[in-house]
Amino acid sequence: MIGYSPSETARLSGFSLDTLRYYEKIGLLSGVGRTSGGRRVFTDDDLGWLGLFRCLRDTGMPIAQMCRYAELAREGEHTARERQELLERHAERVEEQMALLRRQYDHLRDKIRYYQGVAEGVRAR
Amino acid sequence: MIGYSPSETARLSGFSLDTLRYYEKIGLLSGVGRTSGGRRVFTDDDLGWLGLFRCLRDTGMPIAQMCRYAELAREGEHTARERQELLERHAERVEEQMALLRRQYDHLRDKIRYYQGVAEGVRAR
DNA sequence: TTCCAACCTGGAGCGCGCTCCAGGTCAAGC
DNA sequence: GCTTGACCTGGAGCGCGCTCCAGGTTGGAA
Repeated sequence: MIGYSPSETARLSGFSLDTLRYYEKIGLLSGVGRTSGGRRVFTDDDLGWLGLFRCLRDTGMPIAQMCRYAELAREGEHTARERQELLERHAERVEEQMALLRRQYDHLRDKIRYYQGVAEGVRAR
Repeated sequence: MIGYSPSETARLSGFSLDTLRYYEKIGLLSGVGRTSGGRRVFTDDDLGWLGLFRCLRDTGMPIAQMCRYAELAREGEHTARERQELLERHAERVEEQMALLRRQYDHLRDKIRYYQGVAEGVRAR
């Protein structure tokens, strides 16, 4: 189990140093190790969590809900069911989000096709 | 060409009254009509614009860019090309956004499947 | 005529998710 | 030992996109 410096972790996770500190401050990331001098040392496990947070953030989960998830995980195995449900509800919202995005993307493409039509009309005349 | 009251417009567009006023204030929506008493009267054209704004917002376009688009449209036909390019660049970003969302959704589904495995006896984080 | 709900304006406030800053500490290389 | 850059903490600030508020006006129904 190797340790990663803050800047390495930032690079590997794609989160900024400030965001890493922020996530720890609000209790999203907990139990981050320190050197004798007080500097953070992140583990592969921490990187695993950060990967999950990246996934959840990219799919639009609010931070408060990620905190809830992390808290449940800390409580132990008996919360597995609840965590699963939380993720499933989120996945459903993501499905809706994807459907909306696709619909609006199609509208956007229609609009662009309209501009292409205008361009051809001008050329025809 | 009928006119719509603010509350009707809010209902039809899905934007709140405050948001309609805000969009006018920042110059996104311009030339909104008034009654003699100073109340807003929205037209079908305004609703068309609001529909476009809804599409652009839902696909993540920043308001500043929508303002830019609206401004170009006000300048006349000779900006059509630039408007088209603006929309095309946006559409490309939306494609990336959709691809990312799909990728992260798949990760999320993996994670959920993992929990389903736990229910069958495997150990989870 | 009176009522009251819908509307007006200008401007302050908010929730989110960071991001930046001041003022200090730590540790690797010269 | 000294320099330098990465890191520390607590807390303030920011950008976005609204949202709310105070205090006043309008206009259709009873």
